Amino acid sequence: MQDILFDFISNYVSLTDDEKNALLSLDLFHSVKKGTVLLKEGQKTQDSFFVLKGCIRVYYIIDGEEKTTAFYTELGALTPHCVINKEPSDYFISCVEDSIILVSNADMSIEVNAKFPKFDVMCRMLSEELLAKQQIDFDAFKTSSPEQRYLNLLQKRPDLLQRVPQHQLASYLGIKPQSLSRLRARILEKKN
Amino acid sequence: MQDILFDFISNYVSLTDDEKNALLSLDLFHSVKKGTVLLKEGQKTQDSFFVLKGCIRVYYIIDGEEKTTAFYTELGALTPHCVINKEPSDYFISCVEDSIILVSNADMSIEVNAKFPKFDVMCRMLSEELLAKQQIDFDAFKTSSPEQRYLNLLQKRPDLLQRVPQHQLASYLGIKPQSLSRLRARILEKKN
DNA sequence: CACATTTCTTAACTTAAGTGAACGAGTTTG
DNA sequence: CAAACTCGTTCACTTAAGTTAAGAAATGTG
Repeated sequence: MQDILFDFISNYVSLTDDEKNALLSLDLFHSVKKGTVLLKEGQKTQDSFFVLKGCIRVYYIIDGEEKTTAFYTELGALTPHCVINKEPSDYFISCVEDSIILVSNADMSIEVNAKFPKFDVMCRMLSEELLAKQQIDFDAFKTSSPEQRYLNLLQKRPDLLQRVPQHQLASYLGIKPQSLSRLRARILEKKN
Repeated sequence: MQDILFDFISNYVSLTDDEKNALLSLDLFHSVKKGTVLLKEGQKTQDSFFVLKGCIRVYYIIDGEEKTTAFYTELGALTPHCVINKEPSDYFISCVEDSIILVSNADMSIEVNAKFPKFDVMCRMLSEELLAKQQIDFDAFKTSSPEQRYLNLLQKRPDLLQRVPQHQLASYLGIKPQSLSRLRARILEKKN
C-alpha cells in the first residue's frame, strides 16, 4: 500500500528515505468500511483525503434528494471545500466501497511542508494539475448532452459503471435515474 | 493598475518593496484589443493570464460551432491546460473587451519562484483556492437546471449579462441561444 | 448613408428529459 | 420466513430544450 503512495509521489518529486520515513511515521492510512460517512453537511474538517484503494463519493442533499457530484477512486485526491474556506461543508462525503484512504490533516501538512519544502512544491504541482484537469471535465460537461456524457464516462471511467449504483451515476451525469435507464435502453437499440 | 495587482497578492503573501520591484521589472502588463485571440486551438503556449481589467473568454469550436465555457474578468487567473500538460490546446482564448492583462511565462515563473519562494506559496494557495471554487461551481452546474443556472448567474455575476453577447452566455449555461431567449421570456412572464 | 453582418427574438415542430406511478428482483431486517 | 426497503426498469404524460426558419434590431463598414 505504501508503494502505491510513493509511486504516485515520484511522479512529482523524488523523496529520500528520510522523507519517506517521516511520512510513514504520521500514521496516515485508514481502512474505511463501505457506507461510512467521512464528512457531513454542516460539519467542518481539516482533513484531506487520498484514495489508495476503493471509492468515495461527494453528494449534496437538495430538497431531500441526494445529488452525487463526484467519485474519487484509486489515486484520487480530495480536499473538501470547507478546508479551504473554513465554512461548514455544503456536502457529504461517504465510502462507496470498503476503502483504504490516506487522511491528511491541514495542520499536520503545514508542519511537514515547513520541514520538507519538497511537499509544498508537490502540492502546488498537484493542485495545478487537478485544476487544469477539472477545467477540461467541466468544459466537456457543459458542451455535451446527457447521452454524450454517458458515452464519455463509458470511455473514461468504465469501472464506475460497475462499482456504483445507477441512481448515483445519474445525478453525476446531471439527470434523473429514470432518464439514465431510458437513455441506456435507447443506446442499446441504436446498436442493433 | 499595479496597485490592483499588489492588493490582490496581499491576500496571500506580503511582499517587500524589493519583491514588488522585481515583479514590476518583468514587464508583465499588456493592453489587448477586443477580439484579439490570445491562444488558438492546436497551439502550444507557456503563458498564463491574469485579468486586471476587461474580460477574456475560453471557447471550443465543435462541429463548426463556438462553445464558450469560461469568462475571466477582473482578478481572474487562467492557466491554459496546454501549459500544464504540454499538449496542443483544445480551445481558443480571446478578448471580449479591450483589456489589460498580466501575462506570465512559465519559464519566467520558475526563475521568480526560485528567487522568491513566497511566490511558490502564493501560487499553491491560489490554485488550491481556485480548485475548490471551481469544484463548487461544477457541482452547482450539475445539480441545477438551465433556468436555475441562469438565475444563479444573475446573482453571482450580473455584470456578465451586460458585457457579453447572449449567444456566448448560452453555451456557458450549456444551452442554445434560442433556448436562452425563451427561458428569459419565461422568467419575465412568471414575474408578472 | 446604405449595405452587410451580427445579434437577438419569435414561432412551429421534434426530441429528450422530468414527473408520478407501478412492478419485479434483490437485499435487509425484525 | 415474511414484511420492508432499495434498486432498476418501464409507461404515460408533462415540460423544456434542440432544430429550422424567418425576421427585427443593433452594429460595423465601405
